[in-house]
Amino acid sequence: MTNAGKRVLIVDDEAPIREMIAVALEMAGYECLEAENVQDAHSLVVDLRPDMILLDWMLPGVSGIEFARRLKREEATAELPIIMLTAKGEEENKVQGLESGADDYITKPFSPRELVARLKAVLRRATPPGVEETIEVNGLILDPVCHRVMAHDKAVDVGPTEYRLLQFFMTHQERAYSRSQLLDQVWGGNVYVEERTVDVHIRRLRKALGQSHEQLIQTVRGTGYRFSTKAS
Amino acid sequence: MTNAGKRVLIVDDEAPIREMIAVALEMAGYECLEAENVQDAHSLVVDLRPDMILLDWMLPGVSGIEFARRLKREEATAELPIIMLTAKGEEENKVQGLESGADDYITKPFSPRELVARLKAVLRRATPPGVEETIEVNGLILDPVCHRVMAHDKAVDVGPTEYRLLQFFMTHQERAYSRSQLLDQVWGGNVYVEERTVDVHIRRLRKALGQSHEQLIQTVRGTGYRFSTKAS
DNA sequence: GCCCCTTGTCACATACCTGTAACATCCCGC
DNA sequence: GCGGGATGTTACAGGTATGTGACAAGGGGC
Repeated sequence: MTNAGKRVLIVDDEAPIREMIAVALEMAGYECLEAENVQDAHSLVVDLRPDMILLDWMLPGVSGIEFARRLKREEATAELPIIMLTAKGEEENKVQGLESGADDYITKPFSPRELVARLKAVLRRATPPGVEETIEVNGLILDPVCHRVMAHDKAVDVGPTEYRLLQFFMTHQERAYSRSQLLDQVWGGNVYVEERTVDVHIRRLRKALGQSHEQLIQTVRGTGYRFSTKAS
Repeated sequence: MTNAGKRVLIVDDEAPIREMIAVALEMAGYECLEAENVQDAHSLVVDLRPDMILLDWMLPGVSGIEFARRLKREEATAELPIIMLTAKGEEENKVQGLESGADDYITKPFSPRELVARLKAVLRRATPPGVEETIEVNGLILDPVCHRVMAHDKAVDVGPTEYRLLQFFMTHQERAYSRSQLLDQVWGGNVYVEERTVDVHIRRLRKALGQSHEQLIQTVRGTGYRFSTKAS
């Protein structure tokens, strides 16, 4: 896979733990960066542009969760995958952690194998080919850099979920996806919502796209949905 | 979906809990088996081949985790998905649980909805996607990935049943099938419908294919139908 | 604390699919 | 050509899948 050679930033205030993780990841072919606080971490993110972050929940000064929120808020780093590290007994915060924008979370102590497995999974999900490319279909433009959608040069106002949904569709055109697959791909595997929720977001997306483009999102009855330029 | 009708084995020593889970799963369309200890569970696994197991961590005698390890060691059951049930406060065992081969774990108490959602997710991951090659015959293309039929580059609009019927025919060309064989293969063995219903769907499929391709589906008088490129 | 936006879910409306029956047509042996 | 069984064709009633609008909860900005 293309996973090898990816840069992973490890943020934890305890040096031995960082070290242990770094060793495990390097054995798995990753390149590691380390930071013991949020300030250093931020510099490294800006300067060295890691491909993902392992972020300890408990950090001196600014907490991990706050840092995660900050990263998700900023354009340039919003797409950076984050795995939260939480100590035993903090699991009640799981939901909060995931909602702060983390793509996964893992509880200490964890096995190196589990860590690597999750990291792979998150990287796989987070790396659609050409994330930075703007995609254009029939006058509908999705610009990941500006995080914005245009239909015939007019800005389209879509919510965050609809944006991700559209991005997924535009990077995976023509293929039919079930509601469950969409939940996996767009919502992330760790979230449990009703399948019908997909319908609602499809509806919101179609509405936002307007008459000119809503037919790009086709219903595949009995199966799910498809993004296609060809008429159904 | 194809999730319905899957058999789930519930292993827990407390009858009320088993019952509660069973009710929740049955409402979601699953078939439930129950066992209160590892011995019974093992027999059921061997005899009735469930599609997945909900396994309590704490069991009298052989513990759940040992049972999981055993199942994963044996050839015949290694692929069987397992979800571990753990009581709150046992969370430190999560890693151990996952390493023993469980595909997910869930902490009691849990909501029925979460249970069903996780179960679905695990089953989904465990179900290998079928062959997804597109088949082309005389300009008629069936593309399972896009879930779509094209005749000379024009999309053909077919309902779900006609789609399955066509897919069956295209993967089993040149051979004649009786109505009851088609009902078995396309509708699934356990349905009770009139044989003449096949005729109606054949008719719908032919109509959808249009003049250019309807002759691919040939009537074998006194027997049934056949998909063939050769004129009859 | 208050307000706005987003989100997931529900309830209801609608569109579509399905199986069946009824009738039409075809095919074959006689 | 006739009769009868087999198949083609159409219509329709009921069920299921999807579309749609509304709502309440929750988070973040102020």
